[in-house]
Amino acid sequence: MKKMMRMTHQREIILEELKRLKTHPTADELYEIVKKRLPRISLATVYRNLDVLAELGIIQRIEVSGRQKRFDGNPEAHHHVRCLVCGRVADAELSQEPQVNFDSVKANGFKIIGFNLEFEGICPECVSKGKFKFFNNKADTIFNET
Amino acid sequence: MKKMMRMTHQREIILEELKRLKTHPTADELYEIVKKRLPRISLATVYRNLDVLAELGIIQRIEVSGRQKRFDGNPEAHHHVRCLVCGRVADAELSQEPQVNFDSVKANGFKIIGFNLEFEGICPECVSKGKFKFFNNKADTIFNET
DNA sequence: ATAACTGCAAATGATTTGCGATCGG
DNA sequence: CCGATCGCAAATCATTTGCAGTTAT
Repeated sequence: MKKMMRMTHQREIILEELKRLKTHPTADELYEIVKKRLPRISLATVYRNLDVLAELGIIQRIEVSGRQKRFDGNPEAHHHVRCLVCGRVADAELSQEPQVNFDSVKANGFKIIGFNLEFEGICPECVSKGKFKFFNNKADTIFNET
Repeated sequence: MKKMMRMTHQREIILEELKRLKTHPTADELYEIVKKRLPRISLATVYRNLDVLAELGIIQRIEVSGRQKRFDGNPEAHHHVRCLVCGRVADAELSQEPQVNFDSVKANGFKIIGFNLEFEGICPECVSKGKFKFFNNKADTIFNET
């Protein structure tokens, strides 16, 4: 009893716009973009479609920290950088993949299946705005001197 | 004009309980624990205290994916494993740190400050329950055959 | 024909905030 | 004393869901 996916007009446009973007938008960012072509579309439809497309592996839900989920039109596994100031996410390419031997990881009895390498940085826009002073060692938080 | 932190009774207990735990609770999990000692404490107080303690680097807000934020009483940088089934987080120790040369990372103009290595797996409790069948390659999603 | 899908509105879940009362330094 | 912090309730933000009408196959 496998249910089948229909290629609705909404789904087609959502997929097309997500794939066009080099950035990795949140659901509501994509909603704003898609709304230009389909003014009557609802945000719930965007959420639902991102879900089914990610479930089928046509796109991917990016596993980064941050309150909002982000989506990537490229289903291939690859790494990302997240801007600590604005949350924007971009692709990060490593010249060589880090070798991690799962068997050597002591993980309190967890069965390890994979890992996720997420870079943290400042995006070009936020660097130029210079709206930050310094970071605590590992933080997602910006302190403004006052 | 730096404002100073007061060591209130609530803050003291929250910190004490978080540090006692080897696990990395969400704010509301910690709230339930703390409530046993301070029955009148409010969840908002737990959130506010976790914020100031993390801001000061006394504890850390764990940067893993997942809807709820988790906290670690150990402020030292280290890696974590996240259970793909229940979301539980534990420490992960690597016999040797992966070497990542930031300069070799092509990241669309982002200034790279650090990285975050998060392992994905199944915790002992969920393994023994066996409530899952298989995973898609990189997913946070569990498919149940029906 | 009919199950998958849609838009809308209301529901949920996590976290944050305004406020008047309280307390620590 | 007085500003940081508290408890409480309401507000906000992201995401999900119920439902009745619509559409792709």
